Amino acid sequence: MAKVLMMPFDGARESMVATTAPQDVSREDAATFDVLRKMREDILCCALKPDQKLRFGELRQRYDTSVGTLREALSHLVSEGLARTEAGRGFQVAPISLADFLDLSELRVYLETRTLADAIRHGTDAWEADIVSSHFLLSKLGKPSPDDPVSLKREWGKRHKRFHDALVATCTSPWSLHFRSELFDQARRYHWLTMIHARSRRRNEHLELRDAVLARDVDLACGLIEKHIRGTVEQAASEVPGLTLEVAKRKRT
Amino acid sequence: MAKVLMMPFDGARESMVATTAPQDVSREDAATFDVLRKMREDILCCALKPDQKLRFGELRQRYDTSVGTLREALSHLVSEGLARTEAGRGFQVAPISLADFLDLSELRVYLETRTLADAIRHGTDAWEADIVSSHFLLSKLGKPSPDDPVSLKREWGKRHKRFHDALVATCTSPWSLHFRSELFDQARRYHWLTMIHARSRRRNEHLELRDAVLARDVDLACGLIEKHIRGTVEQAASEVPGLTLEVAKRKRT
DNA sequence: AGTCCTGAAAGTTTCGAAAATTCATTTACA
DNA sequence: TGTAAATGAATTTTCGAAACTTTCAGGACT
Repeated sequence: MAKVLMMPFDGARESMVATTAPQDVSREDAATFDVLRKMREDILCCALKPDQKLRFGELRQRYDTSVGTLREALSHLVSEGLARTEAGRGFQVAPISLADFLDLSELRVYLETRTLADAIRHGTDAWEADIVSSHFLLSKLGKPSPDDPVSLKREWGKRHKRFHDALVATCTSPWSLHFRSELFDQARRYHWLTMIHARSRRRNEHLELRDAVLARDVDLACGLIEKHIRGTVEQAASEVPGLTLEVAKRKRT
Repeated sequence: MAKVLMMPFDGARESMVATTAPQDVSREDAATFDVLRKMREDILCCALKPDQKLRFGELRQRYDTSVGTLREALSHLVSEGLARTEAGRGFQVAPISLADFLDLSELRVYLETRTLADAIRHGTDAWEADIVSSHFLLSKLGKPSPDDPVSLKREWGKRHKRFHDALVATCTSPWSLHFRSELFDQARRYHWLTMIHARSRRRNEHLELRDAVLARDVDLACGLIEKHIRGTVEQAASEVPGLTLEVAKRKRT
């Protein structure tokens, strides 16, 4: 609570980066939230693979916590759509498929453009500064290729999310922001697969996007982000092996 | 499990009504899910009032279950936006405000029209039959006035949701359906308040909506549902006492 | 060979008590 | 009289063990 006040220097330095807008509805409890965050990150980065069975024994070891706490985190993940559960037979990581990626991307196009347009209209100096700052941090890394170490990919993922969050931070619609954020996370799973497999490079769309937003050009910015989203889908569809035939994988009826 | 098989008559009669399309992403465990469902219903019907503190002691008694199970259900509700939590100080029912209702309704307009248009394009005979059936059940009750008993209001709420679910059941976008469903539930809290307080009657919009949908008239149906949503907002804003000044209620900052 | 039981093993779900934290009230001090 | 520290009650959070369910393997029967 008083942590920031007691450590003015570190606090100030961090707040420059961490002034992320309070976009999400939920704010959780210390230990449980910690586990939840780690698990979410692990699912997003496919450290816990799609369809993988999530046994309490293993998870308990991995996250060093009790079943109750795990269950709570799992429950959260289920309603975020990152995990599934069936009565009596435990939890598993939510499956992925090209159809799913297409579906969520279509909705993302709407939510990203909607929130971005609104954010631009309500932009402030602090908002611009945060965009500049987070873009700087993102560009400093450069999109990782398949050979780069996992830690780098993870860091890039974080900064990527941070940049996109900064863009829409001044949007005035909490619900739009909430759903946008959930879908963005969903998309991160597919982005991760792309980073793992795809070798083709796309031109730096983030720079164009940043400049369009800073110029307060709503139409241009929305057009760019739409292309950006659709581009990632196409790249994933063509370069991630297995993602196209995902339908054949089904066991159900 | 075998309950339906053992009671053929009641089972059959109920299944006519309960053939709700499997629209939601989550499917939960028996006992926990039961508690979750009850709590959700209680929040939606303001039996648990907005901002109300949710103490484990009381809840434990009310739902006859353990803290662990409660915690899991609460956690679910938090990510659905029906409850809040802060580290170390427990849970409370999510607040309501006119601003929130306006915000979520705007997004609802988009999601309802989007899903409805798609559902109409992919409509089947079974879908039409389900619409006819659920509309029949809804119209049989007639919108309750403030004096009607709570049980009637609850039943109407269920049938109302069931009718609207039936309309979009054949929509092909799982994500759109998922978010639509969440927002619909959110709106139910405000509908409940309207039922409690509002005395004005609106003409039967559900009938028009049903016929437009059955006639596969996308534009008309979408227009009607848009008016329907905006109508409920206006009615709530003007007839639910306290909803307009909700902003002044804040304690923060 | 294939199906149906049976029992053991693995895994999940539920529970209530112990530990930790917050909240409210009183007491001490300026 | 007002502020700060201290105490104790109330509440939340975490945990692991008991109860229950599903899964799997082996054997009996068709």
